Amino acid sequence: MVNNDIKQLDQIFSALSDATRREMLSRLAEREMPVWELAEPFNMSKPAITKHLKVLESAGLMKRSVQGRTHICRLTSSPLSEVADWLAFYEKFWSKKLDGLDEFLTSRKGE
Amino acid sequence: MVNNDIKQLDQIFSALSDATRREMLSRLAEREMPVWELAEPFNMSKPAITKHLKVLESAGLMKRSVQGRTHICRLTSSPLSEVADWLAFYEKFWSKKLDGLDEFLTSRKGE
DNA sequence: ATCATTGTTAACCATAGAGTTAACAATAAT
DNA sequence: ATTATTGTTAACTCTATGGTTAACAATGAT
Repeated sequence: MVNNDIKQLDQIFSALSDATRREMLSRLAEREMPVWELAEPFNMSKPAITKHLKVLESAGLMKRSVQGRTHICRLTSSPLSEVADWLAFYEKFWSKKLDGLDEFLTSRKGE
Repeated sequence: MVNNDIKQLDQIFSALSDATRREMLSRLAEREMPVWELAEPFNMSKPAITKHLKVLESAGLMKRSVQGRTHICRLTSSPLSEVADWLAFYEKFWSKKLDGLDEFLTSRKGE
C-alpha cells in the first residue's frame, strides 16, 4: 500500500535524523553486538539507549535476538533501500547541478 | 567541519521525514512555482505552509526569490547529495541482502 | 541465597514539531 | 482610495521527542 510506504519513509527518515542513531547503525554495520556494547560510546543513560533502539527497531533498521540476559542487535538495512529509491529520483538534479527548470534553461543559454 | 556536517544531516533527514515536505520537493522538481501554487494540494492553513517552507529552506533544500508579492520557490537539491553519500556506505548491505557479519557468515556456510 | 549484570518500564521534564486562528505587511488591481 | 491577493508573524494548543531518575525483571556468577 502506498500510504504505508509513506508512513514507513516518515519513520525511516525520522529515525535517521538523530546522530546517535546514525552512529548506532554505523557500529552495527561492522558487526552485531549486545546493547551494552553498542551503547558504550554514548554518554547517555540506559533508558535513553533503550528508546533509541526502539526507534531503530520500529523503523525496521535493527533487529534483536535475546540470548539470556543480553540482547544481540544487528543491522537490518533493507529499509534503507527505500530511501535510496526515493533519492534516486532526485539524483539527476544534483549530479547535473540542475535545480529545477529555471537553472536548466539558464544552463542552456549559451548553446 | 565534521560537526556541521552532522548537524546538517540531522536537519536534512528531519526535513525529509514529513510527507508534506517531500511532496513539496517533488512538485518543485518539476518546475519552480510561487508559494500559493506550491500549497494548492495541501489541505492546510497558510501559516502551516510557511513553516514547512522554512524547514525546507533552512535545510538548504529550497530557495526563494521574491518577486513583488509572490515568492518563487525552487528546489536546491545539493544537500541531497550528502544523504546519498551517507547512504552509499550502506548500499553494500541491502544490495547483497547482507545485514551485519552474522548473515555474511550464514551466507557462506555452503561454500 | 545473594549479588552483579543486562536491559526494560514507568513517570516525569523540557524542548521541538505540526497545526490552528487572528492580525499584519506589502503589493497589485479597481 | 479601497479592496483583493500573497505571504509572514505572533500567540496559542497538542503531541512527539530526547533526556532524566527510580524501580523492576531476568539472567548469570559467587
